[in-house]
Amino acid sequence: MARRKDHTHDELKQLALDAALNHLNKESAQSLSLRKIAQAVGYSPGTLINIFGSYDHLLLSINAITLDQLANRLQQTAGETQLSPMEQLQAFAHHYLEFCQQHPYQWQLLFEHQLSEEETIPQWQQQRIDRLFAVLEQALAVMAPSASSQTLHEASRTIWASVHGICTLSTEDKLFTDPSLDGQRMAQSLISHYVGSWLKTAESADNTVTPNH
Amino acid sequence: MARRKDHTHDELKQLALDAALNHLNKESAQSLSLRKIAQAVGYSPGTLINIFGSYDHLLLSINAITLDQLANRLQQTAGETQLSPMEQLQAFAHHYLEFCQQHPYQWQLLFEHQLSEEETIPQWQQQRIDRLFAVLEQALAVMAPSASSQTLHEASRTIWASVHGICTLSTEDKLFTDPSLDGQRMAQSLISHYVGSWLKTAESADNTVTPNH
DNA sequence: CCAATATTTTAAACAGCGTTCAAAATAAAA
DNA sequence: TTTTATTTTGAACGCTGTTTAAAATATTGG
Repeated sequence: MARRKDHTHDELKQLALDAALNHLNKESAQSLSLRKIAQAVGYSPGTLINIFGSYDHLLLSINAITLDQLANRLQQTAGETQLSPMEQLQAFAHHYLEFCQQHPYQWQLLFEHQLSEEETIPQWQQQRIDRLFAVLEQALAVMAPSASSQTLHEASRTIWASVHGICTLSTEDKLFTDPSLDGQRMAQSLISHYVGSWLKTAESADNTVTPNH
Repeated sequence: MARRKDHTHDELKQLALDAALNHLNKESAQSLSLRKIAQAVGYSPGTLINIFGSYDHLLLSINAITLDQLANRLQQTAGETQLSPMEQLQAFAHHYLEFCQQHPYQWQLLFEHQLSEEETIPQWQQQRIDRLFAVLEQALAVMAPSASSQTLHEASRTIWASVHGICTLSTEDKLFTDPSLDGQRMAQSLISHYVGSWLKTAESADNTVTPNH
């Protein structure tokens, strides 16, 4: 048996990813399986493995799409020139949180998925991640022109890790069963306070020494 | 076959949890399985299911232990009265990050594990979580005596979610492949800046309106 | 145009998973 | 001692990702 003319490999790849994303719009990644995707697109599991290499690589392709969707959202707000750098940071956090609330299962997969057996992260994936942080660092750089690149690097990661944590806990309903807590408000509070205070030290030669209270 | 006198149910429960924790000291939760635990303790998988109810409940018991270990660490630093409230918060973050770095797989399980089929979180687990946040809120309350409980509630969650995010990304090696980034430094920076700035507004009647930059 | 070759697809098998269940073995009760 | 109750487990079930050999179609060579 072979060479059903139905679809090219690229078409089939897209079909499989669409089917998987469609599933993740409704249910968690734990209930997703290679066999379900295969049945959804009308091909055998083995065919999908031939194309993607493994189920893990299929999930990795989904994460690539997710990263692109995130990057598109953020780069879109980066283009809104009427926003101040601080408003840009707030907008970044807002859209990031919005995305993870709109696509919780897809977003969770991006961080739950552990690539097996010390397989290192693909460079194309790392490029997408770097692209995300670049827009952040640029907004910070505008606010603190004299800050060192190392300082900007660290601050952008700290901010993003914090926003990410708010997304994590508000999405997973872990720790937060309290409905009165608003992730968006928390993120706004976090950024305005942290960045506001950070700015006062960032323009110095070295901001790694934080005020002692 | 029945009633091997070898161990009581409680003993066997402890044996299984010890075996699981032992595994998590070396490998991730994904490579852990009910059958492996069963083989490690010399009983059948069915016996463990009889005792714990399901594999999911076994994992939940592990998470309970983890929460207790975390609470013990934090409550230990809460007792060090020579520390200022700010130093206490820093110490909390420090020990939390230290724990997640020392026991990454055990810590990851605590948040990766999704309890199945809308099964709600056990109340004894929620109590442990509340206990964790209580010490945080108290430190904040000392710093901002006139802050409302709602304000303290929100701030403690915001701080913790942020520290948690730093732990997540630094543990998973996701987003951060850069070894120059120090999670501890990031956490200290986050807390000193955020709390420092938050204090200036917390004593007002309402701190939800954040400074606009 | 047909035969030989290469390529692609898949059914079947494999090893693993959590879970169920009836049978077996022991403890407790009559 | 016989009966009853309890506890343990091997075997089976349905699921998972993956491998592989055979089958079916393209492509190529003569």
